[in-house]
Amino acid sequence: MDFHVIKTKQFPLSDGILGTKKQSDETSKEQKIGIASLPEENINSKKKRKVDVLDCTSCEHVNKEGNEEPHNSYLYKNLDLAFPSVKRRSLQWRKIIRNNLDLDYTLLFPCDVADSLLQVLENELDYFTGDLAKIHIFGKWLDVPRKQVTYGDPGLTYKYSGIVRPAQPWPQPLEAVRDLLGNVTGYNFNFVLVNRYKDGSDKMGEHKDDERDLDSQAPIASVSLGQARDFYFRHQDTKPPKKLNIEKVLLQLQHGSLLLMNPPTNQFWYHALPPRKSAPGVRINLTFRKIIPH
DNA sequence: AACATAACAGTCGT
DNA sequence: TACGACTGTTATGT
Repeated sequence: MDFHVIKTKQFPLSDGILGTKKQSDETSKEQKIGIASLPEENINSKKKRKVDVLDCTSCEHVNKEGNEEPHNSYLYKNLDLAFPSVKRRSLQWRKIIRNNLDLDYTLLFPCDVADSLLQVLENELDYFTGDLAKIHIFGKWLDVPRKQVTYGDPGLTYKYSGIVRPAQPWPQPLEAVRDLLGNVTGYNFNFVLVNRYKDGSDKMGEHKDDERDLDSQAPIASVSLGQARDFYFRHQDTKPPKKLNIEKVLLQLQHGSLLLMNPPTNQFWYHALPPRKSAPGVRINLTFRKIIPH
């Protein structure tokens, strides 16, 4: 069996490009704020990687044991061993503060770990079909322009925009990510919404995660895997008829990144993942939430 | 009972 | 031309 897939570097791990864009008017000019390279702790250096990430040595070890385990079991073992090392890394956080917006962004996973996690999720996850793949909005039932599935603690549901998404039992790799996020953030998430964007034509429209059954004290933790995609926040009062001139906040969500949307961001700001025809790859996004049981 | 809308279609500008 | 930014839905649920 060929285990080399774990070493595949499909997606480069690079800095996020953050910036803001002026509200559309005659002076509209894009103003980009480059984010400096991550300092000293160069996560792309091979030396650091040996420390942080399980490499081929352990692959071969498992192989030579004559272990006939299926491919995915092998990947699971790597993630279990790799995650504690992620926890120990000193993460470089970027804080983004605006009027009632509060974000934290970091590159959580080394590239190899992010690649493995993406592969495991691609192999393991089944997405909703039928009614659960539709959304009710402006009086119409429409297919969501992406794939979705939700997991969480038994009995939990997530309601938004007139639909109900039931928690499926936690798959092992998402449990592992949930526990890692508990360590990194200090919050115990009990639910995750998975969105899969097959390419740059898949998208998500503007909305606020301001549902009543979300714990208003907890952030929403968004993990991005695969194709980097543009993402933006837009203040609610920039919409007609108010049209206040508050700048958008633009981000590029990188492979292996974690974005924390802290309160009260989702009370005041919409966010969206616009289509990007030039972004060909698959992206999987995990938004971990804390839902108040009812 | 105001109010918001995780979607699309249409317009306009580049 | 195609893409991206922006506007207006529309009938239902809260």
